[in-house]
Amino acid sequence: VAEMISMNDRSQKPQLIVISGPTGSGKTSLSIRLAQALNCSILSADSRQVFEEMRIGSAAPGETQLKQAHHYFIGSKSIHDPFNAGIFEQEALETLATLFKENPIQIVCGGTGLYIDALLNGFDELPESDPKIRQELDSIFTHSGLEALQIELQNLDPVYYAQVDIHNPQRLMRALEVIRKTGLPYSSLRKKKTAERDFQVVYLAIDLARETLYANINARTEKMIEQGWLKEAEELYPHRKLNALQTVGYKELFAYFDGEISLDRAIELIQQNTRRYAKRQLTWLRNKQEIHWINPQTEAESLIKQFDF
RNA sequence: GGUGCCUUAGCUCAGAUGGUAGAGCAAUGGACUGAAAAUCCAUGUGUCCCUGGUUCGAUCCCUGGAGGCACCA
Repeated sequence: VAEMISMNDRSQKPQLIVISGPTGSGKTSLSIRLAQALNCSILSADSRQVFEEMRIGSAAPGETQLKQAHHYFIGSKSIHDPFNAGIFEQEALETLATLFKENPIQIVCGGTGLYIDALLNGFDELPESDPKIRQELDSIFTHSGLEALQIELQNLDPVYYAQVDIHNPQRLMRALEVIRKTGLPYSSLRKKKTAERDFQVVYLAIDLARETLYANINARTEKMIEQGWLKEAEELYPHRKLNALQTVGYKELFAYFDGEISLDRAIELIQQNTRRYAKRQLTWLRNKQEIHWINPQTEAESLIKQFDF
């Protein structure tokens, strides 16, 4: 892997090193050590660590770690700000362009696969989500059910209807949202074209034994509670409806605050749901052929030594 | 020590007049283009505790044993 990075070095294009992997695999510390060795910044691709109010519960890098390397997109938004993969794509591209002027090698680190995809390959030219239309569709869903969405989509875009998972309300609603906004079938706008980027990519993901990963997750959950997660969650309780708080951990703690479950049970559920989340991340990453899986004990170390000067 | 009940999937348990078995949860696999820590889909072979017997055939009946629980001493 280190060879790939130095080989790419001869070309004119700047390089982006992507460090991904499931939650609890050690992305943060690896990216910091690599950033120190390369004297570059770290751009986070994490849909929850961006929010300043959710630092403990999203296991964002701590103050010490933030001092060790310059981070972007960590705690840089409020849970009340609009934020999604499209906004991330735009802002991340702008940030990177600036950073590359200082150093032609930079790091992206994060576990939100969709955000990384958006940054590396770009999205098609589709309209952003529209709160008003989404609200309309949401109310159709709650009042008339999934079937109503299916019928509408089948009428307006039979091509996409044949492709989508018609049991997934979010997919149906997004398609209908685009159709309502543009007046065109969603399928006609989905080109799935890969955008041209003026940087090269080395896509790495951390490969850990499942057993080790799960043990990390369980231990980290306990640690987060010790760090004051309950207090953080309590303050966010009034905003529990916000999208940012549809997040593993907070949901369970809110149920505990409501008296639905005990704290011990909440912690158990957080650990379980975090493990499931990690599993989903692995499914996402496994199908990316361009990924180089690295062993944190051996390859990662040699990678860092290579650039440590 | 005696009597009774129990022993089936990782866990809790169901079940078949004897024709080798099934639910919930857990777990695993998968999908993914502006909600993505979200959302959705799929997947159940396990010495039916061990041993010997009856039987064409036993996890189910009978013998003996082991472990658990309860009660009596």
